[in-house]
Amino acid sequence: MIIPQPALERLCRMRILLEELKEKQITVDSQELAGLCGSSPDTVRKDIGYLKNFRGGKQGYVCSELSDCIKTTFNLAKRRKACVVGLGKLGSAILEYPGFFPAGYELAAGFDSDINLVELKKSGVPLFASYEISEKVRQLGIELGILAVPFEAAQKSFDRLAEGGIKGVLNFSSAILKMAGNIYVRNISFLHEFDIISALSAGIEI
Amino acid sequence: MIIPQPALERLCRMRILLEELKEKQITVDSQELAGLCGSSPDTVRKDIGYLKNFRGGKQGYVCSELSDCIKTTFNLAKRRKACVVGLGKLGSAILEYPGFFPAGYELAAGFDSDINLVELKKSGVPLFASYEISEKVRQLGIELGILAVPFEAAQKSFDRLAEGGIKGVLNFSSAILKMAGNIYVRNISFLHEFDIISALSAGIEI
DNA sequence: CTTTGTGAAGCTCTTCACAGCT
DNA sequence: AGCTGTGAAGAGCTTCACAAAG
Repeated sequence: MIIPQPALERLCRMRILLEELKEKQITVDSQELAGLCGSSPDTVRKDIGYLKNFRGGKQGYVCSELSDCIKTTFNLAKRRKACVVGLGKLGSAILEYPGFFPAGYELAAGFDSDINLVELKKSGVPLFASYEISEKVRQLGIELGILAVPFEAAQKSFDRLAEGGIKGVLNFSSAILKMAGNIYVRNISFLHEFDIISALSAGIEI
Repeated sequence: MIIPQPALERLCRMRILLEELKEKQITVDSQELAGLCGSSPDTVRKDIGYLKNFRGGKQGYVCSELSDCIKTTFNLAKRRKACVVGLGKLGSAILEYPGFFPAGYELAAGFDSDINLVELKKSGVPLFASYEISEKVRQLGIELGILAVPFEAAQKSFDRLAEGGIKGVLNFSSAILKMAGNIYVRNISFLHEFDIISALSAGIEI
């Protein structure tokens, strides 16, 4: 399938919002969706147009149908296994986050280089030492990796995930990891986001 | 000042990387920067071109000078006060994150609607009940807000921050908040990022 | 003679505007 | 009538290619 990445991102957002919305109402039109998603009605319609086998009606779109269509189109219906690398403050918070399972993900492992931490820490998720990453990822069939390690450790951890055959990585370190092979990477840095907001609220930008 | 937002974002990233890089080397050329930032040498040069009063030399750019120039251009030199709203797992992790101060931010307050939590929780940061948000934001001169509350509470919390005169908001809830007045908003949702990676690693996209 | 700086070309995404359904 | 669907126009960003500078 082929679709512009911005459209894909907006549709994924839309799907999450639709999950909330469908509890409250049956249908939604492009204008209301635009309001919720922070885009324009035109963009909403074009985005939805990329979804094949889906048509709106006179009342707009049926929330549950649209949500399901996005889910199947983007292969979000199947439950995927994920792991967290780095069990500091952020990694631990992610590990305990209850929202993953309902959203279709399963945290199947946590890793840290500190062996004591791994042995002592209590968690509903099995914990391992970092040198076991590639082995466990392969063994458990983990598809997604969350990197919550310091800058220096990011590349090494990434390589281990890659060696285990990971499919996608969400990187919270300030290092910027690049796609390697077929591994998709999203880089998110808190400090980076802070800086952007600071700059924008200081009067920068077109 | 006027600059395309993608360029601004890349320059902010670049600045963070330069802080690491300047410990290791004096100068850096556009090609090396491109490698680190995940963009092209052309883009790096164009981006740097937006910074006025800055020129590269034969050896490329002086790391510390470039870093400083980005800092002053985007008003990142001044220390800014921030607050966290919502002290669950994620909010707590953010509250304890030691990286903010060195990066030029000061966490000046934490808020939660659970008054017991606010009174009992131990933290180096002063904690308050949520109904005090607008008062405290104004009183303490807080410029940036981090929303780590559930979907339902997001809009209400945002309104309170806005009432206190907040300048920018980093929103970790799955609700999408829109810019209101001069308040700049960045929406980050873990689940959203997960879905995007899932979709991309499932073979979607141009 | 290498590396930057920058107008121009090219490309991608968004907005427009109207035809087509219901 | 009202809302969607979509080619066409427009805007914005990136890449190109070469002039300029050290």
